[in-house]
Amino acid sequence: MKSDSETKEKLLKSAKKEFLENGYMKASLRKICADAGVTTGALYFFFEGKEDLFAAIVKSPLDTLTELLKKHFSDDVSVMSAPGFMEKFSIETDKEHDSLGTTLVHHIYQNYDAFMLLLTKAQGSKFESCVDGLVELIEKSYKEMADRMAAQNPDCQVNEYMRHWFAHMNVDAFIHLLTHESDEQKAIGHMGQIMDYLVKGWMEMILIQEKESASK
Amino acid sequence: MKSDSETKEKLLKSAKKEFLENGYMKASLRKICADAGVTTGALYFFFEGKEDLFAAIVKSPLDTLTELLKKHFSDDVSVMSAPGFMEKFSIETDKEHDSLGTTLVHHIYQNYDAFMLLLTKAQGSKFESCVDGLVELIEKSYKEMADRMAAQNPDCQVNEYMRHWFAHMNVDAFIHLLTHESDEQKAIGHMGQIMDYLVKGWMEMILIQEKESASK
Amino acid sequence: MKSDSETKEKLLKSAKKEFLENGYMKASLRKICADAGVTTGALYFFFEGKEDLFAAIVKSPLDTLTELLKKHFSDDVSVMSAPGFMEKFSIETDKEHDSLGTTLVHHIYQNYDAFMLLLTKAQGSKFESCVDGLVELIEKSYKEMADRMAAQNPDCQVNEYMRHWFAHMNVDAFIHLLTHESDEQKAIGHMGQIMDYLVKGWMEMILIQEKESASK
Amino acid sequence: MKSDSETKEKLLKSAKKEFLENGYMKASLRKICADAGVTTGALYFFFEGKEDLFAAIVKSPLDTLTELLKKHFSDDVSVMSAPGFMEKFSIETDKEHDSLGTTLVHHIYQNYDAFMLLLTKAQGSKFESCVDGLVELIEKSYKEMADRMAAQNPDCQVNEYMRHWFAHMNVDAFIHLLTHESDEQKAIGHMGQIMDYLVKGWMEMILIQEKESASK
DNA sequence: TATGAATGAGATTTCATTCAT
DNA sequence: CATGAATGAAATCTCATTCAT
Repeated sequence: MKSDSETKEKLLKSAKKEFLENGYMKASLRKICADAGVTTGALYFFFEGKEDLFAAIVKSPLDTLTELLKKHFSDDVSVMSAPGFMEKFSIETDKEHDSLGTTLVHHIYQNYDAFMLLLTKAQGSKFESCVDGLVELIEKSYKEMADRMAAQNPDCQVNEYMRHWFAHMNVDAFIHLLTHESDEQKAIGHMGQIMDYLVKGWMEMILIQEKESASK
Repeated sequence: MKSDSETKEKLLKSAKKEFLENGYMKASLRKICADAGVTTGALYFFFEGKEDLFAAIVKSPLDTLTELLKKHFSDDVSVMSAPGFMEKFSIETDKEHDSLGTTLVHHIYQNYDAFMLLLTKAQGSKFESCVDGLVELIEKSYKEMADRMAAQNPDCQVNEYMRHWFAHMNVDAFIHLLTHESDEQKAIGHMGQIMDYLVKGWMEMILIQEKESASK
Repeated sequence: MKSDSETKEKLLKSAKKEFLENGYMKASLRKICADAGVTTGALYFFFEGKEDLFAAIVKSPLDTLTELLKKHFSDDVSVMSAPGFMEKFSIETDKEHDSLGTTLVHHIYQNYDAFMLLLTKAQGSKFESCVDGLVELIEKSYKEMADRMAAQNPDCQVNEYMRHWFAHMNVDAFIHLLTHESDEQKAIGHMGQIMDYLVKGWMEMILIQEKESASK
Repeated sequence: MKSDSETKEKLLKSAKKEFLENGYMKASLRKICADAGVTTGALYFFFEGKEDLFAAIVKSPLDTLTELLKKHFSDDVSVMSAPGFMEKFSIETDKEHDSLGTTLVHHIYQNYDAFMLLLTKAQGSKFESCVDGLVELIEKSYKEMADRMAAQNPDCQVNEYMRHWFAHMNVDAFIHLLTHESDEQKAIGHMGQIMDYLVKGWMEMILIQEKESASK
């Protein structure tokens, strides 16, 4: 019910613009206030400072993304590590997978500005390493997946570096999407292709490792 | 020996440290000078300003990388688009490819700090979009490759978005390497795996497209 | 009363002093702020920078002077180019002339500091050639006057150089007044003498030209 | 016999250029040295500093001008205060007068740059009030002239302010010449006209004063 | 003669932040 | 709620000058 004061709204809007144009560091609170038609004092009534203003834009979308991601990957883990998955993957599972990927992309495009800021304009703010956080999150799921698969196929191992890199690529894929494709529908299409490639890569990597291990 | 004044050397060293720690924008010339044990005036004797100081560290390594990259990919283009490549790829050609990839990685690790700055700490400087430059360079090669392959197999096409993404991933791979693996030998190993994955992905993507086209 | 903040007033006062003592270029904003008892930041709240601070002191007086000058000379032009003026000049017209000259001198002395700055201390600021502007303004009137008189007495011509010089002298007369006579009443007296001399010189110059032309 | 080192010569030439372009204050010794192709150290071998470098350009021409001026006006004084001058002035005396005025103008145009600097670009240097010095010099002559004439015609007085103004105008005439007429021959022509006007004004001013005194 | 490195003090400007009202 | 004035610290940069070599 917080009546979301008009001033606060204007401030947030101007802030988005300024942060997007100049990045966190170069952004000037003065300009934001001027653009919003209020004084600096007003800004400090609603926000604690520059950092807090930035957070007000990006925190909630990021938290939601984190939740979504956790869910998405915990699903993936159960699916991909299900007995017999490796023989038949990319058949029925794809639907489930895609639908969740779509949810992620959808969330990101619903909060386009926020994620743009978060993923490409946060240098200097306390969110500057939020990418790392996401990567870590994903990597954790990857690790679990790998562990479960290894439990079934003992020769199946992915080295740590590659695992981390895959996680990174996963996040980078979102960033790339955001910065290169403004249309959500097309974005979902691209993401599908990319995820296919990633999943296949992941599988093959494991198989190769297997073969390598086998040939020793 | 008067060619490389001791002071200039100290200045460059301190600058590297400060830029690495705080990034281009937040870096303070005062601190750099203080750390080097000279006055700010001294800095301005050797460099034209902050931008020039940064450039003094990163420009030459970047230029060399660009050259190396051009050569590397022009080789790749001729190899990969050679008749019959798709049937037998990843056999003898790999050696050639690896050796050049090694050269790239070697160059990057020889100038570790410079590339760290360039690829992750340049925001605010005129090098802030050097990543885009590299991506573009690589993409150009990718396009040529794709065109040549398309000339041989008319159904073979990669959509523009994926091509750009592959180029980006290629650069991101270097960045990831730099930020996560400080040992050059291991880095070369990782890079080999990644490049394999990338090349395979590239090929499959084309084959898939072919199949898709065929099924229409 | 909040229209003219005390601090701003103090700043302007200190600025006047500093600019007068050291001229625009040598003047130090630091000293101005120190003298006004505020920090440099305060100055930048009220003014955009050094140039703007200077302008805040001199612009409005200069603009007014320009208006006054235009009016003064447009009156002069109509009077001096009236039929029969040359035979009876310096009789009743002088009053009109003097009264306006008085207005000019009055305006200048009302803004003593501003004109002092403008005419003798503006080197380095964007007002540094304001003297030229005034000369040009006056010269334009002179030219019109000369043209009208020439229309009545076809042989009547003043060469360009002398016309420009007269205009310059006119402005120089004001500068000289300002720098050498601080008492406005006395200044008005001096100005009367000088203007008489200038008008007479102007007339004679024309008569001489006439004679010269006649003797050809 | 001082072999006038080539370096010194180059330095002076570059200094003239820089001072003319930017004025004393804005002029940069660094730029002067760079333009001359030497280092700052060299400059400090030949000159004591910025002030001394400027003086090296302007001092000697100024001293000579002072001498010339003294002579010119001491001649004028004797001529103009000769018994019966006022009845017959502007006849034979004109020749004498013109010849000396020509000498002055010639000297100034022979040292065009130096006087340009001295009269219009010296703000900030110790020569910044050299104009006042010249005015004072001339005024002294004027005063003597006026005194001598007053001795002959007791009613003949020029008030102090006007005397000073005339002196100023005299110098201003030179400045104006320098800044508006680069051709010496034409300059001499202009100067003739101006001096005629000045002398006539001077005489008439005295006559008016006489009349004014008489009418009391 | 001249170099080239270095000084050190000063310049203007920017900015997030605070606080009395 | 919001203003608007003011802070204070830091930023980059410029310059005449000095001095060991």
